[in-house]
Amino acid sequence: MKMSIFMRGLALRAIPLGSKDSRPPASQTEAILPHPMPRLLAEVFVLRASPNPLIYDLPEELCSRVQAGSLVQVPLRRQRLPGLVWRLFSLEKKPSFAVRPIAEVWDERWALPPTLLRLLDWLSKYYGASLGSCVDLALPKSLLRTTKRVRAEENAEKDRQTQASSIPIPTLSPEQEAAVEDMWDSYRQRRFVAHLLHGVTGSGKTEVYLRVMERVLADGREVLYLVPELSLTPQTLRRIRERFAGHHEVAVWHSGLGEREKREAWEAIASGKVKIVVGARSALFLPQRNLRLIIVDEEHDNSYKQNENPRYHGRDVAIYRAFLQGALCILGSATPSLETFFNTRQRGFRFNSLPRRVDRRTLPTIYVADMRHEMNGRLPALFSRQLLDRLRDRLERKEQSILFLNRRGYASTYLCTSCDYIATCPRCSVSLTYHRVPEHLSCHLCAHREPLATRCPRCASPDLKLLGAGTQKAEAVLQKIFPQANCVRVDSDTVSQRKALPALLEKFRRGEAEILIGTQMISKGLDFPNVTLVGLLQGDLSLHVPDFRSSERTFQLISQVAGRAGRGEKPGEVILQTFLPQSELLRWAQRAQFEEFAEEELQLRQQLGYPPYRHIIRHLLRGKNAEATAHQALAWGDYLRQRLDPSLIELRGPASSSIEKIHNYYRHTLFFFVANVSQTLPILLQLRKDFPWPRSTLDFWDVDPLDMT
DNA sequence: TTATCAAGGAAG
DNA sequence: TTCCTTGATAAG
Repeated sequence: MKMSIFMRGLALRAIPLGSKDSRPPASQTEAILPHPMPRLLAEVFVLRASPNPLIYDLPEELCSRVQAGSLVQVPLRRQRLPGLVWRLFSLEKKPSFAVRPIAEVWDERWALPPTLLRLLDWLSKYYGASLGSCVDLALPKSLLRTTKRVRAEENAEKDRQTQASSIPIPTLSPEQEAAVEDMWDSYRQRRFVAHLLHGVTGSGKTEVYLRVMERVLADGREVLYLVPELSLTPQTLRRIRERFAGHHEVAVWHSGLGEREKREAWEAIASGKVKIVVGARSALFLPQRNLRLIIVDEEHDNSYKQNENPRYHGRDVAIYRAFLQGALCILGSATPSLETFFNTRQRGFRFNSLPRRVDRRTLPTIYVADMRHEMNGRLPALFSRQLLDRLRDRLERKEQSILFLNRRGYASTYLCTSCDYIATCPRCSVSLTYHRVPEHLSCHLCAHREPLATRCPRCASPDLKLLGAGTQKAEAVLQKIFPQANCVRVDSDTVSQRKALPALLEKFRRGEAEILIGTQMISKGLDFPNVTLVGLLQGDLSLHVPDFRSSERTFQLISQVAGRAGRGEKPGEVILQTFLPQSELLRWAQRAQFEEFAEEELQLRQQLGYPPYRHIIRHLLRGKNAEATAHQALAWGDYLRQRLDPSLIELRGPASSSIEKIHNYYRHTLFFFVANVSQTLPILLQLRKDFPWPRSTLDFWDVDPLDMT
């Protein structure tokens, strides 16, 4: 690290990031400077190998070809490995260790653009991740392979073949028109501006993006269009390819691409040949130099958060990248995150609203079904009368229905009625889920599976019962009631293989099934015109999760799932089944009153000092030994309390995590509530360094966590 | 990335 | 006690 050189007491002159070396020619140097000659050195990240930069000598003959961002080959031990030059600097004295020279320029065609380097620098600081792990994000593995390029022209060919849209370019509603113009005004200021595009489901947000894209492309600049997950890229891609066919090539970027596809896309983007990128969050680190528009579609979606180091949030990184590029950033959603909504109130983000669906289509009518009185014999029913009546009606009218239940498997709990024993995972502190076909109990957190016991393992009673219905049971019950109906079930059990999801959805689209039943997976982005009924079997399920965001998530889920109904000519209906029919939250969702909901929820967050009013930094400790881990967590907490300024950093915890054990690791969490992350995280990281830490306790930091378990 | 090292647990 | 596994650290 830089600091280690300072500590060794060596004089050092930094050359700013991205600037080309300006060492004078050798003859001049000798004339002016006293001996010893200053050496030009480079901080180099060896890809996927060094969390911190290593120092290499920059040989005279490479000077003109190497700058910050250059891709080089460096010797490491007995190997030669690819690396990225982070910065150049000169040093009067010899360092205390042997410095080896950069071997050669690995690929002279590209260097990472300066704004991308600055983005990585910020990422590392904000999320407390090593710079090396951030640098790796920008240089995908596939680049390292030296296979020859075979068919770089293939994508271009695909674009040429795509016919210009025949579906014609739609006329804009006045609201869409206003949004486009407002965004264009921002763009023309040629500096960073963020817009929240809040448009109800089916209101034509995509058309707004496309219009702004058109203009930005006509201005000769580049566009990045982000979607929350891989499965949503094909439809977006199709739409964009249709619109820009014959004019612009489009590159796709996500983790599902093959090695060669990645390399070709990366090179096409680095060279500036491709001006439109559609991708998942990893596309944020592509070397687009002329990037002036970033679109974050479904900006509220939690999939934007990366669940491994560096644990960044794609939406927030998009905003920062747009800031660095002086670009326009459009955040679009029917159910914006409270963070983004807050930013329209407090941080000058602009707010554009599309309150109506296009083509005079109406939002679906949402009916609340009170499940407290719906019984099936003596058991609570899974389907209300209302829902069954309407399902029957849709089957008769040959219209389609979507049923949503955010829980996979057949039953979530297997319990003994004699002694209250509940089947739990031996490795995790969660109950096992019962699955049929093949019959077994399985843990949804680890790979554990076990056969079903016929007698209680604790008291040997045969009175065992299944509770809590999942999608498998819903499907089974439905088949019993409507034997003539064709059902497609979509959850992670039925789509474990790569291509299973598109295949199942295609089957439904073709009308080969009348009912689609699924988990979270079907809440996103689906557009089936013949769907006129949506049923949320347990509309309040997510409300019971002990998390301060559970209201927000429930509102989002209900609105998004409901939005799948009535997207065609025929209006849609939604049956929202709940045990909490009087809840105000459901009423807002019922009336699509996002702003009313958001205002109320923000007030609550403010009172409690929760995000977006403060940031949360989460520190999770885990270890295989329960006592040792708990002890470490407590000692660490005590140590912190003696040293932290509570007005700057409010510490809550340590405490056992809400799921105490996962995969045989016992887990403890500390939460830090802070006003400013970049001011406080370094303090915490330094304290962590100073505190003795046994090898047996692992830990990680999560800034702005979404997952609190 | 590979080479090396130390800690902690298991086997004897 | 030794052996082995696991994870951390360093390399320039």
